[in-house]
Amino acid sequence: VPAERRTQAQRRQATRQALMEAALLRIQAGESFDTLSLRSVARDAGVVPTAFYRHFATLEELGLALVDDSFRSLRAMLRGARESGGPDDAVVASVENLTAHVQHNRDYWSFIVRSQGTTQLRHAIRTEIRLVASELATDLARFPVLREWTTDDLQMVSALIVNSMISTVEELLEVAPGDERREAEIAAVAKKQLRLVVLGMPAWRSGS
Amino acid sequence: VPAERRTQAQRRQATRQALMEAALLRIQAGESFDTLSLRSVARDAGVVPTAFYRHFATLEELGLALVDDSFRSLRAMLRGARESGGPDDAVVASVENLTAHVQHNRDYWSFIVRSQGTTQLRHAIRTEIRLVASELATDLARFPVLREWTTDDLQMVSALIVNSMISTVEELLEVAPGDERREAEIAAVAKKQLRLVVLGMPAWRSGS
DNA sequence: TGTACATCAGTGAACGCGCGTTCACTGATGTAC
DNA sequence: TGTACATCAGTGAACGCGCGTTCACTGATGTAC
Repeated sequence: VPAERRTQAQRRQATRQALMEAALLRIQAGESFDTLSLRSVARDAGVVPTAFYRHFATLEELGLALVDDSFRSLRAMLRGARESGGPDDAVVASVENLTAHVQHNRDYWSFIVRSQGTTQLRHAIRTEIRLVASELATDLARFPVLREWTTDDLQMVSALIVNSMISTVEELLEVAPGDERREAEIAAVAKKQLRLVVLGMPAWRSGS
Repeated sequence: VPAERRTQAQRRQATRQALMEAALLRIQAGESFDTLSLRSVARDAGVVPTAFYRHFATLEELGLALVDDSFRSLRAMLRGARESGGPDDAVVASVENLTAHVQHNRDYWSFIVRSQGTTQLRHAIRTEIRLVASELATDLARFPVLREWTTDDLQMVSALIVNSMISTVEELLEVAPGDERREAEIAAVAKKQLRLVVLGMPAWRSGS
């Protein structure tokens, strides 16, 4: 067996990899990073719990190594995606690159996006958010500029707005409760982002 | 003490509330929903662990009750926010409503946005995402349409694009791996969203 | 209003379990001569 | 090439702990007469 031929350093690296992959797999399967246990990761990697400590001091440390790996892969993809002509071609190219990358790197993306919560609860929350977006779409239909838009396009722009708002909230929550200066900055950026979206609307040919 | 005067139903409701508030508090303090323990929630609510079962069968069930409450509050806010004139006034009003609501309901928003992961890990991931946005901003500066934009505005639009992309990824990850039809739909919406943003750019007066 | 009984929110002891971490260890790989 | 010793990745037993869940219980509140 070639395994016996590998150097100590190579075997060490292989175990480290196995631990990281075991963690990714569990997360990809729907578990959250927070509920991973050192013992389960070691078990999946085919190694005794104490061996874990030869590679990482804590699970958190393994998590940070995964952040490094994930974004290294992501950056490589983005670098490649930036060889297009005008901004409009770039849009098509970048979305297609992104979806392809997600297809082939579900493990990394699962980790980035859901180092997070329970499947059931997340699902409930996403459903509510979609509902909010739908209600917004209904409301938007009343504006003159949007009167001739298709339902799909109204949904599309509502989703864009709601997702942008949620990102804004995420940023607001990182601000220390009293820091009104920073809160105002974030709100200012959020307004600009929405205004930019609104500016695009008259130029949009819905149904195209 | 008026506590002795309350009916059984009122006391029951109070305990239920205390359990839900204990969970919210822990999440607001940075804990993830997934790592909450029934015993810690009961302890914080000033009640014995077994009393929990008089109100919820599982922690998950308590979580779903929190989703209900959070979005009830959120919807009330949005209803109020929709009494403005044109879409542009609405932008300003809605952002200001949102920031005020987040300020006064940090508990609910913390729950909605971070039923999720470790503080440290989330921070590492957000930092990486910001970096990606910055790189995008640098790249965008090369396009003729954007040549006269301020750095802040380039950052603003980059953040909008990157956040939108991440929402797209979240949706892609909910699709069953083989379902190419659904993946194509999501990609199509993502492209439209980006194109809409791009359409707004020529009309944008940067620095305003 | 008074009594007898039913309901039921909250109690407290007990259980078995998987966890993170410690420790002394083993035996293969690597190094010096 | 051969030997003697050092290094070090992985082992396996043991620990104390907080957990979810069970069970029989208590005693205050509510209800029927």
